[in-house]
Amino acid sequence: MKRIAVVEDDALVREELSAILRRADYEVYEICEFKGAEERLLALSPDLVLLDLNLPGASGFEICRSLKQAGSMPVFVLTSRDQMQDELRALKLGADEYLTKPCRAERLLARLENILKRYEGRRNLLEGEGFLLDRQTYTLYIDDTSVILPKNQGKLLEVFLTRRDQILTKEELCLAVWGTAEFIDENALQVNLTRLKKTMAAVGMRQRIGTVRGEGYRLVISK
Amino acid sequence: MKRIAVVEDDALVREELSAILRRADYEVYEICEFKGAEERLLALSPDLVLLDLNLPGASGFEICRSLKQAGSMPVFVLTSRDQMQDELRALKLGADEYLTKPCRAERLLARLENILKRYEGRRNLLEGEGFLLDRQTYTLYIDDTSVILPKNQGKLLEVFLTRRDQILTKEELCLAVWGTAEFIDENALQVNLTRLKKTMAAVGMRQRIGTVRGEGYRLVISK
DNA sequence: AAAACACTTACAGATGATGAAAGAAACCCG
DNA sequence: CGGGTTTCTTTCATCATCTGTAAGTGTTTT
Repeated sequence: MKRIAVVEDDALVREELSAILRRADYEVYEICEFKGAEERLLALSPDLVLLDLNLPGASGFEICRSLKQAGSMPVFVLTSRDQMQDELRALKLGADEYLTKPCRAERLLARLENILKRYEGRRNLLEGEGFLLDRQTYTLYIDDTSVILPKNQGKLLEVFLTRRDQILTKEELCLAVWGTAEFIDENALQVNLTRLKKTMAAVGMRQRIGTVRGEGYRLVISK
Repeated sequence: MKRIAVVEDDALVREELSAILRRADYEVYEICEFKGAEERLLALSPDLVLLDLNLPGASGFEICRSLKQAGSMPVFVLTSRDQMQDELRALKLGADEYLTKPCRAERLLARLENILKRYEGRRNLLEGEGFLLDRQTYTLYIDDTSVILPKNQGKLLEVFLTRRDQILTKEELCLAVWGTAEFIDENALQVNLTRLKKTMAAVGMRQRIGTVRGEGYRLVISK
């Protein structure tokens, strides 16, 4: 059973939405205020977030933005504000759907199901700039082709993506690959880094692994 | 540059849509009549299909249905018929978006871009009931987990999916796996089938491979 | 019961990923 | 420039996994 989180501060509307969703056999979690919603949502990790933007403030957009930044959890925006600007803004932020109230239950449910369907199997995909990485199999998607990375290369790329823009020390990288920082074989790490670099270049990724002498490595945009 | 196919029989509307899309830096292909559109679209294999349903006939829906059945090419339905029923029907058939005309160019483009973004890396995914299969790497997605199938098992599952509901003879399966039907090693095929069955059961797929004695095999829904 | 067909299991060769080792290249600092 | 340190590359043996062979076990049909 799919789990949906409803973010809405108006109790009446919230109840109604929940009822509709429950009737359609979804497991519903209600989140009553925008404050701290991001953390709760990330912890809850529902299959979809139904986000109601009724206040003029930007906090709703902010939630949408940070959710889409963090991981790939579909966000369905529902609003009473019929403003083209708002719609464009939400969509640009990565919202998966934007509907204005009032809205018939059937339409809501149909669109919701559509999105859920489209997200099947996406849960473990890490998003990079111009590519996707499957956290479990280390399948790399780029420009309509896909390649399977060897486990070690996959783990390295994964850690680079989850700690973006940070400089990662050799210890941290060893930890990510072998699960322990003890008995660090710097050479083994070095070899695996080289291999990852080579495959990244081979598939035409826009990123490369930059060396920060004496400190570690980090992912940077190529040239 | 993303390639978009516009299916629309009214020359005026078609021109206008094309102009909007070209201005937004898409490569546009115009398809002027519904007859034979499926084949042309499959051959063209654009990044997205913009499908205009202006006639009351069902042919537009038919195109949508068969496109979604065949592979996963996003379909964006644009229509002047503001009927809830039509919308629900299109969405149920797998349409990725349904907008009613008139519609501002910004909205159209924003939603279009959203869908394209969401489809990145999806091009090679074959859709099964409850799972997805990557045609290139044979990564199998099911219930938020992913597994890499060995090449032979992947090829088998692929051919079962592309020729759904058909009974496949051993010759055809051999052809799919080894590229030749000569020197068919029935036993080798048998072993690979057994292995595929085992992995399918292990990952909990709802389908299984049914045997049709004396004829071949086919994919069926489990019990 | 026998023959034909379908299935399973165990094993050995091939393929590809991995880390060890050794040496080359780049960098830093006087 | 030159020694020392750090980073990088290449080659090779080992290991795991995928694959087809072979032999034997089930199952259906006549």
